[in-house]
Amino acid sequence: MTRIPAAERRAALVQAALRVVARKGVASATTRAIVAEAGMSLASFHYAFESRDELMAELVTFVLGEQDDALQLMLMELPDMGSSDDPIREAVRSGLRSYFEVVRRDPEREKAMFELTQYAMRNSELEAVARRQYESYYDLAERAIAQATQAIGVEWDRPVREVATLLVALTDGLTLGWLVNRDDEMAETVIEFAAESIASLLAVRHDTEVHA
Amino acid sequence: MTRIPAAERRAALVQAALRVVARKGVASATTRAIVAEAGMSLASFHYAFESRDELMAELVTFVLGEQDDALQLMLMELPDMGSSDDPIREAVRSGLRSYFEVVRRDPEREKAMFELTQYAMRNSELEAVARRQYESYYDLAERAIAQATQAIGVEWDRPVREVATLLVALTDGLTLGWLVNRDDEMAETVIEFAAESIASLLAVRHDTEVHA
DNA sequence: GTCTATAACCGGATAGAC
DNA sequence: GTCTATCCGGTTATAGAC
Repeated sequence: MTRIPAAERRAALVQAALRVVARKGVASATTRAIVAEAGMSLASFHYAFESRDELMAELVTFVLGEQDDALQLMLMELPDMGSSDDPIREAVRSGLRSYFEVVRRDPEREKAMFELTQYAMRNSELEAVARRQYESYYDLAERAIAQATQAIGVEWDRPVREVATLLVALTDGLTLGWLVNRDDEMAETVIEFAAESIASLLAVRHDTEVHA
Repeated sequence: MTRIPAAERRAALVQAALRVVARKGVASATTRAIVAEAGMSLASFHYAFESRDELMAELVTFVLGEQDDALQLMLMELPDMGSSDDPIREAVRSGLRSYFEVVRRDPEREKAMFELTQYAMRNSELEAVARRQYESYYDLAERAIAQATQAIGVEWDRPVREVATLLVALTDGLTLGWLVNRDDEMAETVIEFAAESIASLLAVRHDTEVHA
């Protein structure tokens, strides 16, 4: 119909693809389903993308960027922990609860993230994308932790990157378990446990010198 | 060719299916690929199974049983922790290391487990199978924990089932992360952290009364 | 550039000979 | 019971009209 710039068309297709993947899974996200969702013809797809795999690769890249944005928002909304007597534990708990709220609000989308990882792991050309996906998770976690630590004024026992990988492992376990069982109480237990365990990685030495 | 009892044929197909799924992923485990792996004709498949989904459901049941057997073996081989000064931590660490060795030895198979869960979660008729899969994980973890606790003679702070769900969440995170990154050191960090954190859930009261 | 039509292929499932 | 041959729907990708 109307003439649309290629980049715009690609973006529209990627977003349509994400909706389809979330709703029906990677296996059902056929080119036909995607163009139907985007309101385009099949030929437009192959005009914008070389192949389905090319779109899938771009899809993964896209969702990573989106997740990054979501984290920025979350970090800004975190309440002030200054008053608590175990501020890091509070901060981790609060951060995980915010994360979990996102999962609860859109479980299909979170399912899609796991599926995309596994799809990438089965495709040698996309394997690097899976790794990049996790690097991005670790970066995200690292930034969140660094910010919380800095705001509160404490130090870690070990490299922040290490704490970040632990946090990612915990959120993966939390998310996967909840997606299967949909048990909110169980999730809260995991969050509580994670907060406690991560907080215990703090070095003892606080540097809470209020003035000098 | 030769006449084979239906049950035997089903079993052969299930095992062939597992090999194909591990090697090429759920999406590539077509009926044709499976019968080729089993050395059968396509029609034999539909003689033994109503549909592909019926086989997938049985496949999940099968791998769960196998995992159960593997755990039994693992529990018997665990070294004696009596001498350590933090025996539960030692036990969790040792158990997780054994588990991780299994993952390392056959990563494709472990990938297959995750894929099967997600396949089941996308199919309303198989959704119960995914839930059953996780129930089986929790049961497995619960039994392992109960046995270790009993052997050592300590008590938990909270229901054993709850500790089990935490352990499963941690192993899921550990496994998924390693499958993507193949970073053994990172895995060891997670194991160490899990051992420490789980051990901290012990109630203080040991009942190490040697005689009475 | 965008469309319709179609090529070329692969999937699960079945018919019917033996 | 087990096979080969085939149906049929759905897939990616492309040709060619406009």
